[in-house]
Amino acid sequence: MRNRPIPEATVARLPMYLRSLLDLAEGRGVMTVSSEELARLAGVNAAKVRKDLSYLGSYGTRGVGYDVEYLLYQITRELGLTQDWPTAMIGIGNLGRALASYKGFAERGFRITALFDADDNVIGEEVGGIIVRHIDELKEAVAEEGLCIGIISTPPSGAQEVAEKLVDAGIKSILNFAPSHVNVPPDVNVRRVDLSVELQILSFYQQRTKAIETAREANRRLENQQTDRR
Amino acid sequence: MRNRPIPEATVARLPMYLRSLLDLAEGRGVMTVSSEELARLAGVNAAKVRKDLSYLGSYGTRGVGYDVEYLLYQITRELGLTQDWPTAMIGIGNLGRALASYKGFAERGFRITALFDADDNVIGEEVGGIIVRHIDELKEAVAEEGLCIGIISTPPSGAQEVAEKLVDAGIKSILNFAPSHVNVPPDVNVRRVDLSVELQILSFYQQRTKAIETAREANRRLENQQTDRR
DNA sequence: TGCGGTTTGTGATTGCACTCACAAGCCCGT
DNA sequence: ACGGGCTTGTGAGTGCAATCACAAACCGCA
Repeated sequence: MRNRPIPEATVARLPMYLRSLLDLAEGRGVMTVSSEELARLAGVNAAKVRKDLSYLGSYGTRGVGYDVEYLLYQITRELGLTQDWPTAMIGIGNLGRALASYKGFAERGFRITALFDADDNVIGEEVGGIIVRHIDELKEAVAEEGLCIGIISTPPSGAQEVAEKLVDAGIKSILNFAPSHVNVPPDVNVRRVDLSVELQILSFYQQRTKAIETAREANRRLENQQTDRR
Repeated sequence: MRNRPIPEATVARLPMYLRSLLDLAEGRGVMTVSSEELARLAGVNAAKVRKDLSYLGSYGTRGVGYDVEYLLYQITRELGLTQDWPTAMIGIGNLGRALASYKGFAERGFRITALFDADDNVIGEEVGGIIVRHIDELKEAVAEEGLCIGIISTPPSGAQEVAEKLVDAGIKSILNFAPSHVNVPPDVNVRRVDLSVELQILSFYQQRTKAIETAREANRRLENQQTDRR
């Protein structure tokens, strides 16, 4: 099991286990955790937890559980979070500003160390302690400062162009907050976070349950009518 | 096909098609679109597009493609976006403020119509044209104003409590931006957006490709040594 | 040392989603 | 009216992920 490639689905869950483990570690005294409890905390089922963790290696002890600290370290290492990945953000509008000063990133070890924009009115401004530079300085900055990850927080119309500039600068990992699809070479990894897509999905299910309720109600009324007639 | 339940994976892609179609519709003159082109725009493959759309019904014309306007309407309707879903946001901190004034929501038909917080310093403040109220007024507001969706943008420690209050107030759809898992009854739909989880996943793959490169380089050096010896 | 209770690690099974490949069906030009 | 060229819609096949279920292994205690 240990040497097989880790399934994508598992990788996507590792951060959740990591968070749950951090919570446990903070509450002092918790030395070990069972797959059952970790599952409850992370909101998945226990078998999945065990299988996921088994891809990393046999880090548990039968009859006891997993050592919190040790597991914490292993997941951190596996996710590549033992080193830090200097991150650039491009597009310092409303959303970009909020993200740049979002504490959640820093807490989880991601330092946004460079900000870029194309708008001269924004360039030179200081956001979260960092000066915004012109996008044309991107390539040079990547080379000099070892930037590894790019965050796109421009409006959708500019996303593709920015993505190309990031690729050109040598960046292989991109997080795209703009609600549009960007095309990149196959060796570049893009992940998209679309804030309103999630709302739209909620809307779908909300509508469906409402439709079901309405149908039930109609049914009930119909049945009542029939009962009345008899 | 038409009457089968729509697979979750398909529902999750409908918003992407919707966006691509909107782009096409804006560029005037585009009347029809093939699955091939829609696939390119949305960044998926054509067979998937056709299968996805076939779940909604036979809205295409063989030899021609899909009528943009008609398809647009059908997807909008299917996603429940023909009506609007008044949305409440709880937790008006850094992130909450940015989200509350994020134009992307409004552009896609989601109006955030009520803001709540627990901090007296924030209550009464106006954010994006809306007065922040105390969380205790939530239940009443939901009943009176027909709020359907709740967005949690508190720190992780407060998320569970807020979720319970939303459930208690009768809300069935929750979007959770706090990086923590919340427990709710099975008839409530929670979706989580964790901004840093995506970065962690990128980190994993970035590390892996870096490891592979390093290994290749080591190999190359080894091979060179062997060649030298001969 | 041996036993009972507990929890992991993992083969086996099931189910879901993606992909392929092609028949069915449409349009247009002749 | 009809044939050629496209494009959809969908059964069939494939692969991945989730779940089940149980043997293996560990701890503590007598």
